[in-house]
Amino acid sequence: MATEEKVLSTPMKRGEKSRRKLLSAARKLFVERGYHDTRPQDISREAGVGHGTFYLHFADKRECFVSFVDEAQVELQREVERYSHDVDGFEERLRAVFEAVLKYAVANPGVLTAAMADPDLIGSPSGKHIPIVDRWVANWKAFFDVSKENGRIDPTIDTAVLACAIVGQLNALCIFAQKTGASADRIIDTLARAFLNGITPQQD
Amino acid sequence: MATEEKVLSTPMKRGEKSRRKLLSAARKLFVERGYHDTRPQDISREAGVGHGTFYLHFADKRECFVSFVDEAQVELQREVERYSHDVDGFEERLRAVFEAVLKYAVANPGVLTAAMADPDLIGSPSGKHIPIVDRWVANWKAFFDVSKENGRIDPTIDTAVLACAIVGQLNALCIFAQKTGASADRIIDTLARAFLNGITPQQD
Amino acid sequence: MATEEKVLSTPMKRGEKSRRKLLSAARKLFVERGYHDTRPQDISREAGVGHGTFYLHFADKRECFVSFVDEAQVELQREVERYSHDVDGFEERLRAVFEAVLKYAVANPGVLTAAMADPDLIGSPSGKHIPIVDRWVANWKAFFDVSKENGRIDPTIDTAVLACAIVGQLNALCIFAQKTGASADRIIDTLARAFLNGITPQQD
Amino acid sequence: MATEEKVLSTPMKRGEKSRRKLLSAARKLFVERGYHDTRPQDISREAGVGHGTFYLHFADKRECFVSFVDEAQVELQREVERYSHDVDGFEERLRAVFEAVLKYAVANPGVLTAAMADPDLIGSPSGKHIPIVDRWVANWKAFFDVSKENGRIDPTIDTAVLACAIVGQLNALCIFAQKTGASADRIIDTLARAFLNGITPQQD
DNA sequence: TATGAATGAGCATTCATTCAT
DNA sequence: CATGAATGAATGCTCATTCAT
Repeated sequence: MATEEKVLSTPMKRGEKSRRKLLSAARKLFVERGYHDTRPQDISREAGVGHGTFYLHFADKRECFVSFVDEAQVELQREVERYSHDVDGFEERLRAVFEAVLKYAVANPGVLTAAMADPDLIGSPSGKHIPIVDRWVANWKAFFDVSKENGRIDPTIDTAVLACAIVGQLNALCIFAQKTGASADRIIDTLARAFLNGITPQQD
Repeated sequence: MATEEKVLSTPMKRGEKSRRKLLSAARKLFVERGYHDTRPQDISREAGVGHGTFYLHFADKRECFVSFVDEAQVELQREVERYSHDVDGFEERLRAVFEAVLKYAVANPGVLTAAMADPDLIGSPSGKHIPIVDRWVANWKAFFDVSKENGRIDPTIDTAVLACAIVGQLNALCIFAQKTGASADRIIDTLARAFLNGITPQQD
Repeated sequence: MATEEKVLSTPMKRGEKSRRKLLSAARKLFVERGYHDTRPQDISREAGVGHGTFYLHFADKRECFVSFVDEAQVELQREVERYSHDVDGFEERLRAVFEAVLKYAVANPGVLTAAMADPDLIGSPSGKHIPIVDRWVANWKAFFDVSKENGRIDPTIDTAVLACAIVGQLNALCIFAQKTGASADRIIDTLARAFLNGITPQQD
Repeated sequence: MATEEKVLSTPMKRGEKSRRKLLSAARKLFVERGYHDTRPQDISREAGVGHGTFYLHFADKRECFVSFVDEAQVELQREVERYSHDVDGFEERLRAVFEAVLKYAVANPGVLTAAMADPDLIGSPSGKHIPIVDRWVANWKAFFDVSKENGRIDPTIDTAVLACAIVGQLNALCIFAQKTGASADRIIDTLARAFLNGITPQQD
C-alpha cells in the first residue's frame, strides 16, 4: 500500500522533504550572500520548489533564518558534546570545546559567522537580535562558574566577562580560520595556551 | 560679533556644515537602527536637510556608511594614542589600549559595534566587507610581533591568531559593557589578567 | 459555455493575459504621451494590473518599448505582405507597399511615429537606437536592388540613398496623414507619381 | 573710459558671453547625448559657468533647447540663401537647396537631427512639438506652389504632400550622410534625379 | 551678473508576501 | 500540499529648478 511504503522508505511527512530542501538552500545562500541579499524566491529556486512553498514552511523570511540558526546551533552542540564527551579535567575540556567549535567552523565555512550575524541589528541595544550569542555566553559562564568553584580558575576573574570574551574570540577566530586557511590545530594551540597561561613567557 | 566669531571658530565652507549634520545624523541612526533600517531619507530628515542634499555629499548610502566608519576609526585611534601616549612597558601599554577602546565604547554606545558590522556581508569570503576589522587586526599583530621580539610574549604564540582573538574579544566586550553597564575598569581588570597571565590560578 | 470558449479561443497561459494587457496599454501611452512621459506605473494602471506585474513581463521600461516596436513591426509587415501578396509588376508592388504603410499609419495613428522615435537618442551616432529604421531601409534597398537588376530602375540611381529617402518620406507622410486627415489615397497618388516619374510635368 | 572700451573691444553685453558659451555647450551635448540625457548642470559645466547662470539666460531647459534649434535654423537658412543666391531655374534652385542642407548636415553632424527630434513628443498630435518641421514644410510648400504656377511642376501633384515628403527625405538623408560617410554630392545626384525625373529609367 | 549648495517631487525598480488555481 | 503570477508599499537615487550669498 502506498502510504505504508512511503512511511517505510522515507519516514517523513510529505512536506518535510520540501522543508529540508528549503533549509538546506537557505543555509547555502545565507552563508554565501548574507541575509539581506537572499530573497525567499532565491531560496525556493535553489531548493527546487515553488515560491509559494516557502511560506508553507516558514511564516516569513526571518523565521527561516532563525530555523537556519537553530539548525547550526544544534549541530555545533552535537559536535561539542562529541568532542568533550569522555574528557576529564578542566584544561582538557576547554581544549575539546575549542576544537569542536573551530573544526565545525572549518568544516562548515561561514555558517557560524552567518548565524551570529543578526539580520536586523547586530548586537544592538534594540534587543531585536537573535539570542544565539547570549545562549553561548550563558553556557560558557556556567562552565566557568563551576570551574571557579572547583578552584580551576583564578577567583578574581569575572566569569561573565570571561564568557563574553571567549565567545568573541571564537567568533573572530572562526572567520580567521576560514579566511587564512590556518589549521584548526595551530589556532587551538595558541588560543588554549594564551587562555590558560597567558601570553607572557612561562618561566619554570 | 557673530561674523567674526564664525570666521575664527569655524571657517567652514557652505557645504561642510550640511556634511557634518548628515554624518552626525547617520551615526545616530546607523547605531540606533542599523544600516538596513536606515534610509538616506531618514538621515536627511534627522539632519534637517533636504533629501537631495544627502547625495551632494555621498555618492550613495554605502559611501555614507563608510564615512561614518572612518570617522569612528579616527576618533578611536585618537583615544588609543591619547591613552598610550607616554606609557612605557608592555603590560602597561596593553592595558592602556584596552582602556582606550572600552572607554570609547562606553562613551559612544553602539558606535564600534555598528562600525564593525558590515552592512552587506559580515566576515564573508566575498571580500566585500569594510576592512576596519582587518586594519585593527594588522595593528595588533604588529604590536605583538615587536613585543615578541622583545621577549615580552611567549615565543610559541602565533601573533596572527592572538591579534585576531583580541579584536574579537574587544568587540564582544564593547557590546557587553554597553549592555550590562559593567564598569570599564572591572572588564579591563579581568581582561588584562586573563590575557597576560591566563585564567588559571596564580601560584606564587 | 465560458470555460469551454476560453479554452477554444485563447488557450492562454495565466501570465500571457497580463502581458497582452500591458503591451496594449504601453502602445496606447507611448503613442499618446511619448516614451519619456510614460511611467511603468502608468502602463500598469492603464492595463489594470499591479505595478510589480510590469516587471514580471519586462526587464525594464526600455524592453517594454522594444516589445511595442517589435509588435508594430510585425503588424506592419503583415499588412505589407497582405497588400503586395498577389501583385505583379514593379510599379504595382511599390504602390501596394505605399498603400499598406499609409493605411496602417492611418488605422493606427501615431504608432509608426512612436515606434521610430528612439527614446534615448534619435538617429544618433551613439548607436543606441532601436534598429527598426535600419531594418526597413535594408528591406527597401534589397527590393530596389532587385528592381535595378531587372531594369525597372534607372541604373545611375544609388539604391542605398533611395531606400533611405523613401523611409524618410513615408515616416514624414505618416505623420502628415494623421495630422491633416488627408486621405491615404491622395497621398499615395502624389507619392507614387513623384517617385516613379518625378515631379516635372509629363510630356507625352 | 571703461564702458566705451568694453563696447569697442567686445560689443556685447556682459552676460552675452555666458549665453554664447552656454548655447555652444548645449549644442554639443544635445547632439552628443540627446535632450533627455543632458542636464542643465552638464551644459553649465561644459560651458564653464556656474549652474545658476543657466537660469539667468534660459527660463528652463526647454527654452535652451528651443534656442539651440533656432540657432541651427538660422544657420541653415543662411546656407540655403548662400547656395541659392544667384541661382536661376527651378531645377537648379532645388539642387542648390539640397546641396545647402546636406552640406550643412555633413559639416554639423547631428545638429539637424537633434534639432528635429522633439524632446517631448516627436511628431505627436499633442501639438507640443517644436514647429521647426512645420516651418520647413511650409517653406517648401510655398516654393512648390510658385513652381507649380510657373508650370515647372506636374499640376496633378499635391504640393503639401510633396513638401512633407521632401522634408522627410532630407531628414533621413542627413542621418544617412553622417552615418555612412557618403559624399553629399553622390546623395544629391540620386536625390535630385529621383525627385525631378523619377526613378524609372529615362527613355530619350 | 554670477554662483553652487540646497531642494523635494519624481523616477525606475525591488521584494516580502498573498492567493487563485 | 504545491504553485508562481500578482501585488504595491517601499527603496535608493536623480534632476530641473530656486535662492542666499
